[in-house]
Amino acid sequence: MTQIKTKNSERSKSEAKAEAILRAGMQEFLKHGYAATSMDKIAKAARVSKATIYSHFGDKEGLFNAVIQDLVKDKFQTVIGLQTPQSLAKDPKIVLSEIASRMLDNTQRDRTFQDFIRIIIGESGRFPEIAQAYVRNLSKPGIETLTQYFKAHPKLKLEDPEATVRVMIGTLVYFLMLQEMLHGKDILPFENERLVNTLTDLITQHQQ
Amino acid sequence: MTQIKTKNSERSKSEAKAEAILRAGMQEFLKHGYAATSMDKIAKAARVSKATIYSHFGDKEGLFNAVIQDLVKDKFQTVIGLQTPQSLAKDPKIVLSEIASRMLDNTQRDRTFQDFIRIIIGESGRFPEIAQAYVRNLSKPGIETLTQYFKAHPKLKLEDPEATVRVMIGTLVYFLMLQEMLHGKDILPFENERLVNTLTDLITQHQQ
DNA sequence: GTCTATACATCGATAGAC
DNA sequence: GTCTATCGATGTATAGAC
Repeated sequence: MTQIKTKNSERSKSEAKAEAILRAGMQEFLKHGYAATSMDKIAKAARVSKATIYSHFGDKEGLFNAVIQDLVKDKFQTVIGLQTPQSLAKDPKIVLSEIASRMLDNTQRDRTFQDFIRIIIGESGRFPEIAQAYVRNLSKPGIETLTQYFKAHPKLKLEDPEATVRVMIGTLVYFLMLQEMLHGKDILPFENERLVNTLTDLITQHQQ
Repeated sequence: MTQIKTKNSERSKSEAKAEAILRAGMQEFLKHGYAATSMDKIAKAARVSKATIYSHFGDKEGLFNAVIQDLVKDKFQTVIGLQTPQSLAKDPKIVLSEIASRMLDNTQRDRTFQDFIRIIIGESGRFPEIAQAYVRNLSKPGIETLTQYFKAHPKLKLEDPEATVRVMIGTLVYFLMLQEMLHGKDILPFENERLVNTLTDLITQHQQ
């Protein structure tokens, strides 16, 4: 009984350390990338010793994988949460505009998410399994959800719904990448609304 | 006279070393990223001593900047070269299909270019000036050239040519990123032709 | 200008005490 | 389970000979 208590107590403390390590690792990896992040800095930020990190996550790659998988899970909840069952009665022009504008605004405000995308792409050569986890858990559900909406909507009359979804998402992602992540907005300024209007016009012009 | 000769001769040898360093640095940085690349490996690959690298490029960041600027210049020539003055008589549906298909095919074959994009994005947080050089010398001319074509073409009747260009390029870049660089083609297979057809249909459906 | 040799810091990872 | 202390390798950068 006391032994169990002790064990549970110790496990709790151990899990608390593991969580602190994950949080610290997230912070450091997102800011500096994989190679430029040291285990010493993570240990310091998490207020644990390096040996504790190694006992929990094996090695640096193990921790990195755990951190990224954690982030992917977290963002997956966001994507799933955004599956607001869109009313099929509403004008799709308005629905699409709202979805696009919200995606643009949210990403522009969320620097952490930009860092996350940066590291997924930047490390996709050396960590292909991480890139694929991203595709499987974020890109795929996102594309499939929007495709379902496109298919279900009678007014849109799209010949190839999934291809159209790829046009829409691609337009938005590229815009965010160029303007925000690559700091292009000072060189090639462009208003969200102009892009959103043109995009929704192109997709909905066949209507009725 | 002999002194000048000697000087020229030495300068030539020096420039040859500098070029070898640039080539080796390009190879290593593209393959392993900035932080994971060591000056020792570059020196070995270039068959020079580390001291020679430092005397030419100052420090690691200096070499990295030189390497990337070199690549940007090189790709700039490619972008400029692709400005085939498209015949305005040709059916824009065909012209756009050709441009899109060629961009997809060329990038899918060119792994070095994919590595280049990966490093531009991956290091855009720590090297914003490199990202901006990319935008200024590659993205901007690309968008402007295609926008000129869209504006000049009477049949297209586009309300916002530049926004439409961003839709087109965004669609293609995102597709390449998801399928090739993030290794998504095994998870979400999709044919080039389907994307190109949908994209050109969307852009040209207002025709005449 | 280019080399060899080396200074000095920091890296990932582990041994051993508790 | 967690710590301190440390190992060996490797990193950037430079001094000094030629």
